[in-house]
Amino acid sequence: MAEEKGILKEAGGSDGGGAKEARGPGRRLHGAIAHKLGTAILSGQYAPGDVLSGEVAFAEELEVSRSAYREAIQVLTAKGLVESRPKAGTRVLPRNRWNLLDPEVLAWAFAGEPDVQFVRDLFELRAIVEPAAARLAAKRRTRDDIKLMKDALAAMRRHTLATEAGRAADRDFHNAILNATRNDALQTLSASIGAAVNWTTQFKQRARALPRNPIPDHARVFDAIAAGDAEGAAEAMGVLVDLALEDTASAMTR
Amino acid sequence: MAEEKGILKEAGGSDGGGAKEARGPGRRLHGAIAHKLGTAILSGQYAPGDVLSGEVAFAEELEVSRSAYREAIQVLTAKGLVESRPKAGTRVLPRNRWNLLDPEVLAWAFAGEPDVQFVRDLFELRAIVEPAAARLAAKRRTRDDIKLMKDALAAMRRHTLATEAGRAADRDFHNAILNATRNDALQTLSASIGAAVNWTTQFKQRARALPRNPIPDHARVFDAIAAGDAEGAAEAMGVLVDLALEDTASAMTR
DNA sequence: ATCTCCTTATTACTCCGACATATTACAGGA
DNA sequence: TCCTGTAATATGTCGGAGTAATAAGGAGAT
Repeated sequence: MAEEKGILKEAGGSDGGGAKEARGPGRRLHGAIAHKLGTAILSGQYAPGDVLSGEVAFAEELEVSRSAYREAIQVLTAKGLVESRPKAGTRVLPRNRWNLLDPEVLAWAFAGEPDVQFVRDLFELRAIVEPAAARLAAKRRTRDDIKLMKDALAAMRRHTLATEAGRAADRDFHNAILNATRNDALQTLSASIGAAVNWTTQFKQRARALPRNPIPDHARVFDAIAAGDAEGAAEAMGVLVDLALEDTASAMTR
Repeated sequence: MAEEKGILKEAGGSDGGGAKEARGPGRRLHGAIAHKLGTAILSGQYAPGDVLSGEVAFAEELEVSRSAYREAIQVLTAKGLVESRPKAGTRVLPRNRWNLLDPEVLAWAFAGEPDVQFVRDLFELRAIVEPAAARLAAKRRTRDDIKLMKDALAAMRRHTLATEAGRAADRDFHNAILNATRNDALQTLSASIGAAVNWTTQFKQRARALPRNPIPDHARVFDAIAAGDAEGAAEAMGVLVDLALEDTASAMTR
């Protein structure tokens, strides 16, 4: 308890260039606090119903000002993780109040060891949304959409999923499809699902070098969408998600 | 510009009990500011790329402290609506960065006259997610789930959708289905979709008294889920969403 | 004339200390 | 036992001061 301090700010102090804490440029202090608390909550370190220490006490423990701490709490509140009330304190909300599809919350969930069941839930959502999105994309895609998908696919071929560039291309591909639906709500999901795909892909790579060549699956989806074959696109995407789930599941249970 | 002030706090000042502003008990000041700015952004009053006035200026204009204003900005930042950087100021992000499925953002979107296209997008999402959810619910529902649905259905029969109690029962029914899927990601969508259903239902009621008796549709879905008929549940839910879209569309275009 | 590097001004960021407000918890009385 | 009023406490709000980061503009070199 008493030695939990100094995580956010310089711990040692005199080492010249080693500022490798959670605070880079572009990462504000309150963002770092929110990240710390967010991962702590998502990892189960604070359970729903738990009451956090008072503002003054907690801010002092973290060695930050009350303002910075409060702003971090506002972020968590905005994402449905906690709720603050005068006199009652700040308590962690039940899990069904959490905005699990918020990209940042998703990142926090995957910061530690991710819950297997939750990964399955995300794939179930992908299996529902992405085939339907592919169906719509096949109907509504423009020439520009097709070009974006083609470029992303080519980039996936060049790099592999083992590289960050390859994963970025993978995300671009899925994003291009969801954007082609011309549906803002689906595009919002795109960011969340894209993040999930990214994390799970990393896990796949962590386990074994290259579980399966993902290009053919993606190419089938692309061909169907480019051809305007709605049902074919939906089916191909369904296969793609199923295979991805299979690979990820085998990578996580070993 | 100069006369935009005094909206958040007491305007007159001497009226004894008339505090009917956007600040009830349980609604903090920074929440009210976030609401005000959020609705302004969602309604297009601030376009993506616009830069807000500086902290000091804007806080002064709103007649609130900088702390409260900053905490409100953190909320908007957490929902992807704005981004703040030193020297550059706080600017509204492009629409594809907005967390449109965040319940609060959704509420802001429906605070004014909602965009017709966006409502169509939401129904398209419902048409994708809810039938699939009904399919899963039919497979996984427990006796408790069935009881919750049955109770909600009964409540819908007693009250009508014209009453708040009736709409709450409608939400409970859909929530019960999504909870029965035992999928946390889908349950998170539940909150968003539930909110959307709520707002659109209000619009339906606004137009004509009772466009259609919704009970038979809901009852069909319930029967199929209770019987464990996955495909039947999916199909019945598809019909329900289609009819709801039809009613809402005709109510909005008149 | 174009580009690079550096200086500078502006803006958000962080901190501090004080007071106001809301809500829980407890004590007292019916 | 239940209700009512009171007091304690944690969050909420405020104002100001100082720091750090960054975009813009200017000096210098190519």
